[in-house]
Amino acid sequence: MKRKVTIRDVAEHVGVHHSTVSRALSPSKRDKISPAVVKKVEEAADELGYFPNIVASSLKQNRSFTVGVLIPDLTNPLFPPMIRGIQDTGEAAGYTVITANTDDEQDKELNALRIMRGRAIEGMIITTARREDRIVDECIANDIPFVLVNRTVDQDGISAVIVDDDHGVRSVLDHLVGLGHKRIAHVSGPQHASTGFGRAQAFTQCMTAHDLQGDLIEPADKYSIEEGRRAFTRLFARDKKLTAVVAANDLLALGCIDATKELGLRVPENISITGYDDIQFVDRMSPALTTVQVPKYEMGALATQKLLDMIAGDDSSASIVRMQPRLVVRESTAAASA
Amino acid sequence: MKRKVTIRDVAEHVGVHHSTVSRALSPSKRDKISPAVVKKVEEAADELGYFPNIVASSLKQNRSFTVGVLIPDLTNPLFPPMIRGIQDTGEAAGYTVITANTDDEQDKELNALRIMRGRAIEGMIITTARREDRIVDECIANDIPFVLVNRTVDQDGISAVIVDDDHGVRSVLDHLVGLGHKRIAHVSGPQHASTGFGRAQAFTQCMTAHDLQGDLIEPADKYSIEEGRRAFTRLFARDKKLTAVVAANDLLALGCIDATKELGLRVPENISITGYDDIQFVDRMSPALTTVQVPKYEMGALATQKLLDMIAGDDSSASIVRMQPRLVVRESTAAASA
DNA sequence: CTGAAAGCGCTTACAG
DNA sequence: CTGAAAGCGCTTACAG
Repeated sequence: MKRKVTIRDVAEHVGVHHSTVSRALSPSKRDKISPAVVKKVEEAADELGYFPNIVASSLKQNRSFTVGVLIPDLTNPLFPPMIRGIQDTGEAAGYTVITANTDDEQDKELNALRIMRGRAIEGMIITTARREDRIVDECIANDIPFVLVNRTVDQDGISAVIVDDDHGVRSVLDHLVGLGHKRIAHVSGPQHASTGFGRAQAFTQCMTAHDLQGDLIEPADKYSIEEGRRAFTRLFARDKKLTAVVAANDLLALGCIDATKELGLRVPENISITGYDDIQFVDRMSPALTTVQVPKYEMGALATQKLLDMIAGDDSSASIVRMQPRLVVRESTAAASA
Repeated sequence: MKRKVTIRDVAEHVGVHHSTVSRALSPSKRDKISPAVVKKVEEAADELGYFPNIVASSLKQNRSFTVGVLIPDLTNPLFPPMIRGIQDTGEAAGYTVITANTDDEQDKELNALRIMRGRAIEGMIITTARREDRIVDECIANDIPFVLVNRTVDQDGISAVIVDDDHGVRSVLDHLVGLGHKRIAHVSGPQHASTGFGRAQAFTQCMTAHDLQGDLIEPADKYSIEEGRRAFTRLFARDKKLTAVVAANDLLALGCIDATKELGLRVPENISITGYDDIQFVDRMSPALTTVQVPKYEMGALATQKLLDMIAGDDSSASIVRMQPRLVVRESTAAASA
């Protein structure tokens, strides 16, 4: 590689000290330098193709301008928009984001955190939290600022941006009950995740509020299409008369739909199915999925802003932001069959 | 945050010079230090909770164990699997990958490259190449190793992992012609991208080989659903008798399908439509898309392996790998209507 | 095998 | 407003 242009090259070119160049190029220190010099420095920097060595700057300032992100799997469509929100917000503030796929395995999570600490990340965005989470504990123990997204932990005093699942599940159930459904089941997500746990709780409560039986719940171990397929199959074996299924997320709902096809059922004619998240393209499927739309990009963006504020010391208070999701009615739900 | 333990703290604790600690902790230099000292240093490092400051190490060595990746947009479903292939391969070799979304804008590409160079990336994976590409030029000018993925440039002597579009387009046209289609149009992708250009060329050639008119081509400026919709609308205004459309990628094909619905046409009864890439969930749409399946994960993984070899100096030869795509016939194509 | 020194490219407290 | 100096935490060529 060619030798890089440094601040000293620029200084020499302009005929000032390199510290002057540093100040002229720093937005916050620029006002201490005469406009004429600033101009000359900027021109020289442009001409020479100078750009700062962030590694050197990091070392000196003891800041890395890097944040780490933990996600289960990038190819799960829930995450790309979230990551985009995180990246856009981070980059706008001069931060670089490093993301790691953990496949929901603890070993991978721990390993990723180690690597990130070696890179002196200034904070973490965590989308992989279990209700009791070792990564969260490690961050606390090591004074690493972090914000949880989508999934939160049971303990208090942490910051998170999550979805108001009571609201989301209630809107689904109001819709279904309004359509005349009574025998409604739930395919729940992993109970170690706050989403799986919270939605199942909300399901039971809302069913009870509607004076319906809220215990027809079949658990899925993972948020995946395959697990959804299996859960529906078990559900149908338990109760052939159910007319609607509330799945804990879209992937699970897609699996349920697959299972209905195998069983010769039609959606929504014989059975209504709902999802949660509104991931990309579920609006184009056959049938288009009725689901709860979650503001993925915004959650990522908001969490990152919070994290940056924490890092800057502008905000030390823990806060839980609960985003309001919105029911989107499409083709997978219809009036209950007789 | 707590003050970090440095190499000097460890040195003091053991009673040696800090350079000795550095050597004792470096796998490649360890053999120059007496085993007894190595042991004492390791114990002290453990006891004090020392882990190396990679930022300082990077600055000194001018190596970062980081590679940069340029993609247009993470929320375009073509990219998550590719990125996963890149990350998995990079991480297995101890590298961290930084990705930037450029939205296909030159300014953002240049800016991202700057930031990455500031972070001393050791190489680049580029999925955003135009046929003449400034980023590629900059990488060459600055001796930054790079590998292109999916899209390549016109010039020789670079390394890339791309798709064999002659093969892909031919398999689509053979399928369509076998179904009795004669009036076949092409919605082409951006001509500044090798994919858009190459697929359009292949289209014309294959049509000619089938003794058919290969000039019914309507260009799309971007790979997006909306552009596909517009292109199809223009196409149909030009020729109401066409019976099949080969879109340059899946997003464009989805736009075409949207347009057919607006125009009161049915797919595949009135018109057949094909995509390219086989992005997630096009198999579940209505109609399920007939498309060309591209090995996205493998392309990312292969390109990264090549890049790592180049960085290690094990492989300085430029090479173009052309992956063989595979036609997947689903519901959006059928026999030509009379 | 180990130490002492120099330096990677920046930033910033201290002078003037 | 600008300069000169010190130093962030490492690595490594040079001595011994």
